[in-house]
Amino acid sequence: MVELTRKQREIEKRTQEILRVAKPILVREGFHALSMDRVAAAMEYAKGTIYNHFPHKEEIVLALAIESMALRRKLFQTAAGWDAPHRVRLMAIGCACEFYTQHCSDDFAIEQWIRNVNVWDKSSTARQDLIRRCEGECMAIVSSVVHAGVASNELVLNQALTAEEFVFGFWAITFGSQILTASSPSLAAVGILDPRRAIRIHCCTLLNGYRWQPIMDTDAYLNRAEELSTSIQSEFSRVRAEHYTS
Amino acid sequence: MVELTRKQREIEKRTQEILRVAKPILVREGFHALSMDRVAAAMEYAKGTIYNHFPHKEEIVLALAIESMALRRKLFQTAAGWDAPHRVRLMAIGCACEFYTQHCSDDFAIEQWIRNVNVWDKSSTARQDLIRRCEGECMAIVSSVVHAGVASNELVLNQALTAEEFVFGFWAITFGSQILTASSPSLAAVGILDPRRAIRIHCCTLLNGYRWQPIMDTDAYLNRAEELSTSIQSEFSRVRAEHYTS
DNA sequence: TGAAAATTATGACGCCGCGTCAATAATTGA
DNA sequence: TCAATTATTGACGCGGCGTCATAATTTTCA
Repeated sequence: MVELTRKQREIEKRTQEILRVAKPILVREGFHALSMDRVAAAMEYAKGTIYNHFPHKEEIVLALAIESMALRRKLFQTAAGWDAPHRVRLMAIGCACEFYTQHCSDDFAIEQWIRNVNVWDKSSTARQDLIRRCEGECMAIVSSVVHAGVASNELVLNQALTAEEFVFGFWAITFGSQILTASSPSLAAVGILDPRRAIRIHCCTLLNGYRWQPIMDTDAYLNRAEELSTSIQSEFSRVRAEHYTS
Repeated sequence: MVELTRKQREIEKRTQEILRVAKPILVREGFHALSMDRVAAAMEYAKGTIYNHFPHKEEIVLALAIESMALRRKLFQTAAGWDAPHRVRLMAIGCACEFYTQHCSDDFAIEQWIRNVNVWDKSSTARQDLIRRCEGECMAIVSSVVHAGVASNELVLNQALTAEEFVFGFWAITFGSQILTASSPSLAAVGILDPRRAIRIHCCTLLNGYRWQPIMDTDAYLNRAEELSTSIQSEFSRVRAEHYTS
């Protein structure tokens, strides 16, 4: 029984090794470069052994995405736990998104791969469910902040929008801007020099538009965001470091 | 010389045929299913002939994306030409995005393929430039509406944002929500039942937040959007039909 | 018009990655 | 100790990529 457990642990450990080997290949050279033969060669195992762990490379990508999304969730939790007015806690989650995209850029890139239909459809429902769960948990963290804002009367949501639909707007604008920034050919050429600043301003306007207290003018918001971003950064870095060493 | 022209036209025509054959394969079965052998077989030409037209399949995808973006641009132009207050013209462009995503879903899907790093990086700079140009033109159409709004004093942009950065916010939220709607596992499960409606409300709030006249409350905006969407639809359909028959 | 030159079409070829599976090795249990 | 179970291996068949020598067609020009 002890021996069995040891063996099982070895196998589990190797699964992790596979992911460690695969991640830089996927991120730096793309999906096409990630081949089972190459992973096997890099680990000095036979290809068949790799197939004992993952039925195809798409499943490796999903497994990596699950890890990446777990890191995102931890950052969201850290941000949501910040001691500040609820509106500022939402801003902190925005900072978490910025941190994730900038300082966990490999994970950000991996998250995008699972939006590829081929990768998604080929994968097991078990891992798909894990992804969905993680996405739901991230959403729940943000929603809880909105609910807290409503509960404390800092935000009034009329019946037009649920808290989740409210969150969806910020999700869309943040996600959309980050994808465009990462993949749109030459934003600068069409006159968008500082997309992050522009999106911060839009989020401020949107929050003010919903009258989420305290109302802030653009300059106050940008200053607060910058200050917040700086002060919360070390927390994020710690969470990130812990995530990578576990 | 006449003969030469005839031959050249035949070749050009065949390039189009290749795109016609490739499009449904790419859209319905994905990038992996699009193989040069298959295109050649479907057209009853030898593979080498296909390679005379496109150096690899990535270039076919980019060529398809150029066509798709041209359709988007035409829809934007149609919307921007709508006879209405500038704020409503911007809404009309939003309707164009919705129409494109819903009723030109193949083209919408193709546009996303070029965000794939492998596809983009492998393609010729000539086609990349065409894409960039088309994206710039779309941006210019939307910007022109914003500039018109500013010129007519319906919108006041303080120095915090340029017109392009203003547009970027709507681009991000619209694009982001459409990508999430198309690719995010089970939005409904996390409580977002009608993403389009939610995003319309957010856009309304954002426009109101910037005080773009005429200010509309949520219900008025939703009604106006619905009405606009219906009345402009036949124009969009006409543009779409023309695009496909040319 | 007819033959040489230029252009275009063909598909077999070498290479690579996928996923399989029969054979082999290692581990377990009694 | 040895049979049963489990894990590992890598050769194999398949299919797609992109090439290129060869064949077919078209153009040029005398």
